[in-house]
Amino acid sequence: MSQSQLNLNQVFKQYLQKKSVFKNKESLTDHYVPDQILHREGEITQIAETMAPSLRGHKVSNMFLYGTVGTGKSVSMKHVASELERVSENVKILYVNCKMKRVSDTEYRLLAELIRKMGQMVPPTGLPTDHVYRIFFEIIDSEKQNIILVLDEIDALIQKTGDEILYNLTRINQDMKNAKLSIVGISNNASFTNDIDPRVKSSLSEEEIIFKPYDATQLKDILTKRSIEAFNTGVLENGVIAKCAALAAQEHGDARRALDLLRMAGEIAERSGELKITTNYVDKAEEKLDMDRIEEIIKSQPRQSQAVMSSIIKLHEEGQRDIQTGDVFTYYEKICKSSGLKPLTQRRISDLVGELDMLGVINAKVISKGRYGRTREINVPISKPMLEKIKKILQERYLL
DNA sequence: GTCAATTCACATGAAAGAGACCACGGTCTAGTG
DNA sequence: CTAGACCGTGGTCTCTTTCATGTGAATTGACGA
Repeated sequence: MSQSQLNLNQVFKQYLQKKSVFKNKESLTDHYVPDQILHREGEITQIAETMAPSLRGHKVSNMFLYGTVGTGKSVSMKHVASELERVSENVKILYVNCKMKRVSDTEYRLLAELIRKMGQMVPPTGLPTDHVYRIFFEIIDSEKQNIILVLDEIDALIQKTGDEILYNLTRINQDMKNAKLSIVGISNNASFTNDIDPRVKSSLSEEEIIFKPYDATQLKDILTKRSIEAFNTGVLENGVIAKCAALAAQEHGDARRALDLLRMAGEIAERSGELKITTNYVDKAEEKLDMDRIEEIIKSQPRQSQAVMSSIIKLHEEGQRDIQTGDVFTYYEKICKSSGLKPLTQRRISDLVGELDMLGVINAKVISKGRYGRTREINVPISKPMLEKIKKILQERYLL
């Protein structure tokens, strides 16, 4: 005990003595809102112009922001929102991320979350939805105010719960006497509007703003600016930023990815006691980010899904190419038997395999083999060391 | 050799059930004055 | 008389099951050249 205590003390002491490459790591995380947002001037003015009428108490047009991940939609929106709230006191902005599991991914929970943001409480479950709806309505309409509701990742919400919520929310203005409500939807893909009611769609996208992916040069600018805040001077070797930018530009110009790479490169360098970040560390960072992501996914999967994963890995290890759903199911049943898990039906396994594919842990393509039926062809695009790590996790859970 | 019909092995959808949570209102119980 | 314990009802939410329908090309088998 005292031995390890001693060691820990040493570790902490060394850590404090060591010079850090970071000055302020915060500014490389994605919830950080920089005071100046580069290469989004056009979009920001457009948002601001759309929202400006609220200053005179007019209703703001509903708005839709499109763009792939990491193109600055949320930051831009938050930026304008906070400025607006600063200038005017009867404009209130409610920002909700609809993808947050168990917080706001259903109609009830979204409303509950909104009510919470308005400073009141509502039980997490138990009440009829329309009751919650009325509470929300009454809170909002109790004052003369202009509410702007920002629904981030709105596509996730619609996909899960249908478009009824949006319909209700867009209609709410008709019944309100004092307040006005406008909706800003933020979505990663433009195509999801296809499956919402055309009436809702037209009223919701009175104004549409499209965010294009950043190109490598723009990413470079962004990284440069943030790195000045984030790192101590002189720790970045030439070409590090360019490399992060280039890698992220390959992945549809995702600024978040670029920042993650840079931050992780810094962390790895620091942990190995370096005071200089080289491009070498960027490669390592990329690898580490991938590993972490997959590991996190596997760990957070429910047991059944883990069992399916085990089955796939086992078949993959036995050298089977083009694993089929049926194979997975057969082996899965064996795993269930040996681990005392209650086996699910094939129908369900089919869905679980699909989910694992969606998460990017495996590749499962639906193909038709003619006379020999239609199935998913499953591949495991995972590196050897990662595979070992996953196996270990699954073994700990008695699934291999 | 050609062409439509057949057939396989699941995929994909819809609906409904099970079970965990939870709020609310009513009833019962025990403690208090 | 009242605060708190204890139901029963009704609601949401997630994970599954059940039942039904869909699907795309290899294979088959009839047909004609």
